[in-house]
Amino acid sequence: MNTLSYGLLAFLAREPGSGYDVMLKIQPFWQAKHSQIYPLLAQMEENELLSSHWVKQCDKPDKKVYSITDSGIRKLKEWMYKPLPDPVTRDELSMKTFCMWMTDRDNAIDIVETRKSYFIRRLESFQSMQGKVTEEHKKFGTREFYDHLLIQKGIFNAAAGLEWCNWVLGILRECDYSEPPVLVKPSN
Amino acid sequence: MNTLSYGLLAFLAREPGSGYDVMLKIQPFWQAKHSQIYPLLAQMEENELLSSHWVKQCDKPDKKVYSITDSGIRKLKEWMYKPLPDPVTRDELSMKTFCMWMTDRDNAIDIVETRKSYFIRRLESFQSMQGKVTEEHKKFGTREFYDHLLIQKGIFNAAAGLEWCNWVLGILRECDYSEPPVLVKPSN
DNA sequence: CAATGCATGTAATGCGTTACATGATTCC
DNA sequence: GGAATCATGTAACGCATTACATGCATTG
Repeated sequence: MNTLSYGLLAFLAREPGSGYDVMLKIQPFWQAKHSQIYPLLAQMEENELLSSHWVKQCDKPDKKVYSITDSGIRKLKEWMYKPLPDPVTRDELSMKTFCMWMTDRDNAIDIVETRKSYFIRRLESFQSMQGKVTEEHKKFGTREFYDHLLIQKGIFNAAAGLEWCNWVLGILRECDYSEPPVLVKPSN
Repeated sequence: MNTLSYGLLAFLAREPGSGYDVMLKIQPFWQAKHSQIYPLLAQMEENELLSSHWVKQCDKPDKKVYSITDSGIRKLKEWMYKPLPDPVTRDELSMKTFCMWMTDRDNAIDIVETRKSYFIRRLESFQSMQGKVTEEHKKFGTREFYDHLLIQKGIFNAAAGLEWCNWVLGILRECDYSEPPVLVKPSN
């Protein structure tokens, strides 16, 4: 049981769904492809944390709907008491920012603009999720309240990223950016 | 050549250093263990992007110092024009936030406090790095200016994370948090 | 004298992505 | 007729973590 497995359990603890369903729900918060998700669900079914049955659909392919079992719920609750690992972020932009002194201004701006539009897309998507949370659920007490917290987490992060992009773009555009500094190979 | 390889090259393009040196420098921005770094450096030396020589030290073990080659610099510059992938974040806290309805209040607070102290540590560490950047380098034009941008990136993110934690803790503490809601297994 | 930091490496395992594979339906 | 969406799976590969392995110097 890795974190992704618990994540999938967490979504299925709210309502039953197919592998495809949970994939779509989890992706804004944890990147995972279907090729990773399907085997994990099958494995959790074997361990009796999940049960499944096939549901026929008209005008769509049949789907295998998973539901959490009592044993799955117990497992999830136990997990909530296990130590929280630090988050892991891998962002090529950090590495490229560190290298910007060796490229031209237009390219530097291009790189940051690419990221900026990513954050705008993401912000919009989180805000539209937020729009679906009713006012009473933003108060407290229900399960949906925690959707609200999670979506806000996404919004806080995307907003901070966007701010940073705008701050950097401001600097890159206002300054006169001479040719990439003459390369002096570090002496050793 | 994966992103980590380019990242290591990027740090060695500033100044030569040992595997251990670059490991320490890169870690605040890209999590990687020495067991991953050493083989990559060796491989890049084979491909002549790096060269190395052993440096004797008194009262410390000898170290193998790598320097970037002209070919390495060319490779880095080319990389700067390749498309920027989206960042990847894997945060167990997201999954646990989504599950907070099934645990008790004290545990929920505990989880968020754990993360809060992580962000405080991180903020302090970035701010101390920031303190080492001189005022003239915060202006523009030099290589060190991009250190400043990168450190700010870390600060923006940690600050946003911290804000979210405080916001959540405020809610969890002010509300009367009844026993974890009676578990109703979703019907299917 | 035990723990921590400096320093370098390899091996095994686990996690994640890309590619392979199939097939129905809908929309342009 | 081609692309996109829904739907499920497996296989191969690459990336990352943990564990194994060694050894010296310093600090408490």
